[in-house]
Amino acid sequence: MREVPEQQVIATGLPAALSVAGTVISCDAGVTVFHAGQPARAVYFLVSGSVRLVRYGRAGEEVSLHEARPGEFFAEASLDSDCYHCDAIANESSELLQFLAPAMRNHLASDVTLSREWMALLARQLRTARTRVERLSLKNAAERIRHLLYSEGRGDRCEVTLPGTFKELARELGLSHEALYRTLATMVREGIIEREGMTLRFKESASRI
Amino acid sequence: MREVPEQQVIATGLPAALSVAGTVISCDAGVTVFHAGQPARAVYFLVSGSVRLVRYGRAGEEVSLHEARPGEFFAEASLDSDCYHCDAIANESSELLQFLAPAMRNHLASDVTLSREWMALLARQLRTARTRVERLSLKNAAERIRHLLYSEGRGDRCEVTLPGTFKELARELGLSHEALYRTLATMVREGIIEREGMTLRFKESASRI
DNA sequence: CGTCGCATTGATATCGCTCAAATCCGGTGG
DNA sequence: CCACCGGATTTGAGCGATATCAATGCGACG
Repeated sequence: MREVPEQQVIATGLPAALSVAGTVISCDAGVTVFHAGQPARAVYFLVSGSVRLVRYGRAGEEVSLHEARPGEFFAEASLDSDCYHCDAIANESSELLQFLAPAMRNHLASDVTLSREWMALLARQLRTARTRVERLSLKNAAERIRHLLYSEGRGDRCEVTLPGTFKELARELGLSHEALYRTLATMVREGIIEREGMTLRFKESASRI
Repeated sequence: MREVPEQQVIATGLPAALSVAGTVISCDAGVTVFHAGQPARAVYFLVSGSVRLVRYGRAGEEVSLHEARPGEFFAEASLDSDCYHCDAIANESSELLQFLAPAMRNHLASDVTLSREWMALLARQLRTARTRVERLSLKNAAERIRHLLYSEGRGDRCEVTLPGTFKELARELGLSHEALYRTLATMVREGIIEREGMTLRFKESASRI
């Protein structure tokens, strides 16, 4: 994890007011950006790569809380929290912008546009998280996949192209990867969905919820 | 759902700046405050009673997204959204404060203190939702109950007193109520937890995570 | 007192997890 | 160019946990 303070980066999705306030950080796959329990010093913006936020179950297994994608902030909720509540680990070689919490709070207090954007961002993340709660509350695998397509899909056939692997999707859906593969295969066999590589869609125009 | 515009209410947990800006609404058990798909006209603050936010599965069954408790806002995420994304239904006779979205946006733009409180509130809700995601990602019922105690419990024995019924808790945990009762009974029998009416706690001082 | 919904426990079926093994694919080194 | 390696993908078999259906008790409420 090496810091490159003077570099100038235009990052898509970054509020204009923040374009010069961040510290660029590059980190390799597997590097931990921060640990749960550490004082929450900064908020991060993912420029490129991918970072996962995880906690650990009693058996030591990872539980995925969130997968940050380029153009997203993460650890935003830590702005008014004493310490981080999860680990942040780079899935691949990634570039981050780091915004120290005190500076960020100042910006938010003085810039109305930024604070509006920030509230919108938090609200969006909140909706996303609640959608995921809803999905995980469904009892069976096929329903979770349907729900994924309905809530994330584009167009009337609810097309989704996976950003990662099927194993990652399985974790996101709270399933073992075997269960996911099997359920997908069954749904394709039954003519419910189509699959082309990493793209999924309904076979028929979506019969609503 | 009857509106009582002139009433003056001191509501605990409500930011001071909003204490005079809301419309008091009283509604009986079962009344729908808003429907999914309706234009998002307002944000609500629950003064007393309880309101659940739900969507509906394919079989028409309710899927609980959130249970608002007194002192909480709900539909906060709808401030920058065109329409509501779920139904809000009163579980019991409840009192709400309604804040129309345009007025709310004005307040947020002009009052830095309020906007800071609002961001903190969104961040808190976000953390809560992510904790719930984490909980639902656990594979078995006992782990989910442990997780609930660890993340919501008070004191070194992680004591939790349920705000609602065990059936509601079961929905919150993504379990059937039968599975919840059985798992609780087993955990009590095995000396892992204690149960006194609606209060749960670990038998031993919490062995961390 | 009757009814309704929660609480509780039993029986059974099913779904998804676990272990296992084979294949595929991209990358790496010779 | 090819052999090899690791991780993703895919399918099989068996088991265990949870859902589902069912029945009963119990307390609140009209």
